[in-house]
Amino acid sequence: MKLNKKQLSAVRYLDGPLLVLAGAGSGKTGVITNKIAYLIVECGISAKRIVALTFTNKAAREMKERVSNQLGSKKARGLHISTFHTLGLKIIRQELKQLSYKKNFSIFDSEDSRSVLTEIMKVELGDESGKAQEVQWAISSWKGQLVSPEQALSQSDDAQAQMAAQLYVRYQAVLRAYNAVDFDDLIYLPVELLRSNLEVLERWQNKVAYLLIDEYQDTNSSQYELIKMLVGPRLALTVVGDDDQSIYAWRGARPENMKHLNDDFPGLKVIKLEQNYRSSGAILKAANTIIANNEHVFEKTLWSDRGFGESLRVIRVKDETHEADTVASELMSHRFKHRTSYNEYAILYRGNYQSRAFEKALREYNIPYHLSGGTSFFSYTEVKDLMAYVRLMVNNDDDAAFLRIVNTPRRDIGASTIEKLANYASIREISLFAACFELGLEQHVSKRALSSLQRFSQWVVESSDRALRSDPVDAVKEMIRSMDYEMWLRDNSATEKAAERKINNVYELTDWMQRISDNSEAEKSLSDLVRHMVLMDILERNEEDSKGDHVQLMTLHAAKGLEFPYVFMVGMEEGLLPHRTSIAEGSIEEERRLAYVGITRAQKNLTFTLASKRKQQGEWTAIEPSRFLSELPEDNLMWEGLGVEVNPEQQQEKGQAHLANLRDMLG
DNA sequence: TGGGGTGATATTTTT
DNA sequence: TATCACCCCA
Repeated sequence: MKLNKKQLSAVRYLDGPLLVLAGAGSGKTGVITNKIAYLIVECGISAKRIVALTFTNKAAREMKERVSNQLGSKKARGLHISTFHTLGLKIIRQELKQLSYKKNFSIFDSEDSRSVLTEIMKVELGDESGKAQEVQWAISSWKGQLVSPEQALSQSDDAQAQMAAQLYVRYQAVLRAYNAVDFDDLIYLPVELLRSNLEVLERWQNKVAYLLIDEYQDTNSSQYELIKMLVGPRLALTVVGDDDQSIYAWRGARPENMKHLNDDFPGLKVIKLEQNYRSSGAILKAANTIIANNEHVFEKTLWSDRGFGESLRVIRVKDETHEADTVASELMSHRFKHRTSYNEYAILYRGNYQSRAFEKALREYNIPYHLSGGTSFFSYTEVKDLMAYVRLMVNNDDDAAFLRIVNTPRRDIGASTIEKLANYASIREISLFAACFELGLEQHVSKRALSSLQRFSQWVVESSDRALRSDPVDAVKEMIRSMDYEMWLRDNSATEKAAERKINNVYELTDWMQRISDNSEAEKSLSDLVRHMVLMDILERNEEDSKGDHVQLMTLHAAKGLEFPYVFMVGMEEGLLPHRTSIAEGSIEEERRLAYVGITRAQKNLTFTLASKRKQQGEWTAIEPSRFLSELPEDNLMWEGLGVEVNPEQQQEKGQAHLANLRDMLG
């Protein structure tokens, strides 16, 4: 990759902390990868001491790939390119003693955390489990702001926050007892440790000779704190980001961290990358015009030496169904005229549910499509169950895993037995698993229940032992065999097809474990393997998707970082984009950034659609065009489709004419 | 009284 | 597609 002047100066700047303000499509990842190469080759910094952080596994994977293509995998060896969470995990693993966790600790994903919370709430408040999600969100945002349970308690003034804070205290104690951490702890615990222990802090600061951060605008407070701790007085830091693409404020991202950099690092150098290599002039003009309506800390204007290209189109349609039909037929005829392939098109929308109508229309037109952001592999019940089995094998104190699978498949251990066991365990302050072995238990449960429990726990012991003694993946396979899991899945699926799918997922999971185990020299124990998996997602999926010739359907959020020659941005309506809750909250700027992200995904041509009515709460409601459309340069927009009034007959004629047209073209 | 079945309803998502 | 609320039946 050939760098322009600005990019080159960003790569070579080493005199202090650097903020690279990288507009959409300005080659920001290239700057990071080139800088890593530069640090190793020209500055002689050991690869082992360079850390680059991203937010997603995919971004980390791509970055690794690009660096090793550039340098050769030999020179790139030892580089630490990972997500924030993976780095956090690494710190925790190495500092277990300071943190007083045992080395077989579990990582809970959001669903595990929620079920822990639901349990706690059942005990503490009776039955308000419906609110578990809200409390979970509150705890997560506390942790993201480095607020400890005790601080949360003292800060909360209203009753509801007070309640949430008390649940936070309980929750954290329970995690400890389970020897488990949640996702937020992966950042929170390292930061707390680095803050409080000077020796540890210095050790880690010495490990990091240079730190690079991608998508900096997405950092939350705890991540920013981690960055500051690691950088230390050396100030060897490059962050790359674009405040105009900050679309995750609702998740705790703090775009103002961009501003804080200025205060926290007085010598901060700012380099702007404003040349765009992606989009036509018309698209850039639209992007610049719309985002100029936001307040800015750092001003920037994208430009390009590509031609102006085609005007942007706005198509008004009747309703949801008509919108999907229009997009499908526009896409068909465009593809035919320009001899393009399907994967050059993307349909972007605000909410996942909007995809339904498009899926239906695309199927009717026989257009292959791929929907991203569907159910992840790890949310399938059979995968979750199996992961719980493996977790319990590794960490017998993981009560969340125990509860999930103790009676799946059926082992005649019913709810009342579990309750008695839980009571017994909580009085003795031991885990459910440990309680199964206590002699005193027989006074509390029936003889039959006791023998079921003992059979189960004995079986877990055997599985655990096997995992320690023999190959971990073999041990998992043996465990699956010994409980006849496949048979159970067959018997408990609605259809043959569903059973096949589930069994397939089980194989996919074990194959995947095998692959990870084969690929890494460091991670050998089952304990490491399972933690690794919780943080990762199945790689193959993404790769498969980009290979196939499919139209891409996704949310505007999911589209960040991607680009497509031809883009349809649908549902350009008040209430949808900007979303009505954002209008109510007054957070229009974030919605505008979302529109900006959408617009800047397009390379050659961009089409907006909007319906004049949409079904809302079962009622057909008239719809206003999105305010963002009126912010776009007027002479740059071509309005098509329905006028103000809807004449169904005329519409039908038009549709038929279009179909005839299409038939002509296809011969 | 509780659980399962049905129908309506929809911000955005990663780790 | 998933969740949630509501209703009905046991």
